[in-house]
Amino acid sequence: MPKEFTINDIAREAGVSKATVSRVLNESASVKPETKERILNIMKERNFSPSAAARDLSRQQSNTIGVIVPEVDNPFFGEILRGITEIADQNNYMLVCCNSDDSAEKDKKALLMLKEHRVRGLIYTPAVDYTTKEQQITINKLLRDLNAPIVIMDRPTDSLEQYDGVFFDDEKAMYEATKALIQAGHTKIGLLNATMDRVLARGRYKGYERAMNEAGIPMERRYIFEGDYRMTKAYHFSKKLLSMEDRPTAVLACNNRTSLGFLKALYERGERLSKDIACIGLDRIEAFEIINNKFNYIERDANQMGRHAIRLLNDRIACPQKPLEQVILTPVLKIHNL
Amino acid sequence: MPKEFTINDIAREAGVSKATVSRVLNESASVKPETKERILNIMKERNFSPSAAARDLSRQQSNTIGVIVPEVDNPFFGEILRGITEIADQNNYMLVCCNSDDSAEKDKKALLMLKEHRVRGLIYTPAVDYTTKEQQITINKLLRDLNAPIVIMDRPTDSLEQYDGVFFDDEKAMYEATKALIQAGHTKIGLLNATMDRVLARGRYKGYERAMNEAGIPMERRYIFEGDYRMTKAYHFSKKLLSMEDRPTAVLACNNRTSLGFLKALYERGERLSKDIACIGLDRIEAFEIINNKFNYIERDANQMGRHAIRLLNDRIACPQKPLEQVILTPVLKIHNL
DNA sequence: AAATTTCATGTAACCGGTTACACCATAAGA
DNA sequence: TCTTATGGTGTAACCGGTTACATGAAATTT
Repeated sequence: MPKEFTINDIAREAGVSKATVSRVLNESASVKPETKERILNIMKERNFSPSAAARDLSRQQSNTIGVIVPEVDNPFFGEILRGITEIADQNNYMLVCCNSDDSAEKDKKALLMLKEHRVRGLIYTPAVDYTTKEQQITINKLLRDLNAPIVIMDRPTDSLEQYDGVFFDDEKAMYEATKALIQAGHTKIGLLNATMDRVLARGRYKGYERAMNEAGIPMERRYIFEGDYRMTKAYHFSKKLLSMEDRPTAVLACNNRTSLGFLKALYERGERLSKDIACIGLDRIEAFEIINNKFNYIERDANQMGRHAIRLLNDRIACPQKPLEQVILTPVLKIHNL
Repeated sequence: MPKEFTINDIAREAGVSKATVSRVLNESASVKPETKERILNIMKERNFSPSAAARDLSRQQSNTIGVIVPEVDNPFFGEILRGITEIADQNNYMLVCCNSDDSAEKDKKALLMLKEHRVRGLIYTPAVDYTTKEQQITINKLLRDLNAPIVIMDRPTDSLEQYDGVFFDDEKAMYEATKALIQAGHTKIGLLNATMDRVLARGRYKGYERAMNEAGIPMERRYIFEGDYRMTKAYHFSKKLLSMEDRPTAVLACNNRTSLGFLKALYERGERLSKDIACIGLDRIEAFEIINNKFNYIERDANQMGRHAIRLLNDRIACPQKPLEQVILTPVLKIHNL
């Protein structure tokens, strides 16, 4: 790395001490206007860029914020990131993005790295929450050791009561979606969900269950799929589901990927959405929404979730003693056709 | 920030000098095995986390890599980021993500911030390249002043000859897409493009133009749209285009957002893709691809672009003197139905 | 006019690592 | 056995900022 100018260089050239230069840099104390002017000019001339490492070291604090998400390439998280960056920019935070690929191991690695950098705060979406108890303990310890404010995002964990958080009320969303289907006359309703060791899957299931129970409709185990939230498994199960003799007349897909899996299976059979079978998906699918193809979905404003996350972090940094805050966002049903 | 353990603490407890601790930390020199063991144990016990700021400061170097993209929430860039993180992880780089929102001003801000952090390298997708000459000069200066390897990604700039880069050969892609349409019998072909002050728009236009000229088909100015690469404008133009009396029988959309704009207009009219009008889009649209809805597109492997970008950066860091490298990726036509 | 406050600035310690250099003990070579 | 390499370690300077404290001059108060 070629040598950069330091405040020493600037100080020498301006004929002042480095302390004065530092003062100008931080506007931390009054400096005679003409001296300040002179120093600023030299800085500009020399293209001075203060070393963040030195600043962080002496201040014992950084302006870096860590973000750990499980899938950067999922549009849901893309929008979240967008929301986060918008606010981070305004507050001059630097964002360090880590993609955990839903691996607890990568979460761990990221947390260690972020700690070395003494991040000012962390926005954390835990990797698949079906980690073993041991992993959970390790991660909890790492979170504690981070010694910085943390906002848990999207996926509740058992260490939840210690941190601020932003979540969607998926249970309510699925409850209402199910109710909407029932009101439209459906009783045989499929559910494309993930395994029940995941908090989110449990919540979604509960919403579905509650609506079914309230309506007095018995639940068919074979209509309920517990796989994961990726496309492939949902696709294969949907194929089976669609070829059942006594198949459901409606399907609930528990995230955007499972919606796609279902749709793929449906279109492969040459069937048409809503006409041949009803469906409500969780999360919008941009393409469908835009071409107005009557895709019913539960809308979750991911951008807003991101903005809330960093807002919470900001507040916590500003006021470490403030009471814990959990923001629960309410998804909105977008129904065209059942 | 609560006090963390430092190498001094570790050294004291182990009864050695901090230099020895540092040696253990970096495996930079031989340390007596039992001493090393002892130090490592204490580190583990005390949960020691070396300060990145201190390390960076004394080494005059960081392991941070900056990434500037214009739209984190565009799936195209989401996939790129995914590719980048995959390789960055392996090399223990820390990624700092900046979203420029296609604003040269934010590019500038990000570059200044990254410079303060003395990033080890930068992967840079310039904001809208129709920046004024002045802005261009400012940005070029900032890039030079960064004093670190840079890889230009996706959008060529005029300072290109100085940096490594990864790009798609969009001209060829559009040329072949146009040719495919012509071979299928189309002569009236619409083009949804951005204004010609953008390098990418020029390249795409050129591909189209070349194919049309070679086939001896005169180009109709009113079939060609020069707007931007967002959905809204493409949608409005598409509406006009579709309602023309003598309208095109095929349309080329120059990126994923313009494809969506076109599709929206099309579906709003109750028309159907391919049946009523042919279309080839640049970039896949996940939802369409998956449900096999016969959406024709030019596939660009964004994940691979990301991987190439960081690979190039890595190589350049390892060997600053190596000749410049420009990777040109070839898009692939995915045609179902013309 | 003397005492006190305020402004502008310098001095020096400190943040937590890295590393050139020096040193001693031991092992290898002559 | 004496010299010479080598292994293991300590000392201290350095990286580039921040900041508590001190100081002298100017402005304000009494």
